[in-house]
Amino acid sequence: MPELPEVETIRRNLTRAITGKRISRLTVHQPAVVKRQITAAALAKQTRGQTIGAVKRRGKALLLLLDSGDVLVFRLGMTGQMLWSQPRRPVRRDKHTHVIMDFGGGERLLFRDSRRFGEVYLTGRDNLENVLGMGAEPLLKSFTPDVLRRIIESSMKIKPLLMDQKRIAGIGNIYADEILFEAGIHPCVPAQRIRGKKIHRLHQSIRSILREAIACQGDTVSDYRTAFGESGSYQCNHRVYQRQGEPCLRCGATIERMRLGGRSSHYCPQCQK
DNA sequence: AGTACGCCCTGGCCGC
DNA sequence: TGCGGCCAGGGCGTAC
Repeated sequence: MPELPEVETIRRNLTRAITGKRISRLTVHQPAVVKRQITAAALAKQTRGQTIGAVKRRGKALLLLLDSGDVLVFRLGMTGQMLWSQPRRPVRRDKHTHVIMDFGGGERLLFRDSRRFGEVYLTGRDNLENVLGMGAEPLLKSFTPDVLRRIIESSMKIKPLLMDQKRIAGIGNIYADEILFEAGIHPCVPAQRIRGKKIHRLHQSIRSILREAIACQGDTVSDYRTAFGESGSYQCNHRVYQRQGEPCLRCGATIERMRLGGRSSHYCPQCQK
């Protein structure tokens, strides 16, 4: 499930692959993935002939900046993939391939998403932040412990708060669990009760876990692949996620699993208070 | 304001 | 072997 580290990996791949290249044609095979009052036909028309100025990321959203000033936004949902295809290593289109961007010379970028929770749309650059509506970008310098302190002034439980994209952008279920383990905080703790040194530890954990996962090229629990079709390896570094019933690597207690806000949460009852 | 829940969707897995 | 049922959950809408 692509969270910030997975999307960042794809962003880095695509920066190499498509920056400066021209979209000769964009084809939509599954119109349902095109969202936000733009039709598939309009999307195809308004991207045709455009050059990719830069590939950016905001939270879990992948952003292709076009010379026209428009931004092509991809959200990968649970199972979305962006796959780079070239004549030497072609990627075949299948029934889950919803959008194909052709760059000429047999180079193409495929958007695949078996569960179709993902989406694509086009928006003006000036309006981008409004449309995305996302909170703090956790790896930027501007994300300081003091910024985090203000964000967590809430009666919400810390885990759903960490996953709230309007507050902090890019953290999903897996990394929320791993971050809270690293920080020694129970997922159900009211956020506002985290104070002082614990805020610094949480801040540090958010950044170190996300950076570690980027260094692993992301987490391939199931469908995620890099743009070059490779698996990530962060799943080998899980300390709590999907380790229920196994011993805590820090204290040996048994890792537990609970439902929280409709999502599964994994934690060490001993280390996380 | 926060929380719970259903919905969208499909593949994988389990039990029978 | 096959099939129903359940699970995974990002993000959104709705109800409380």
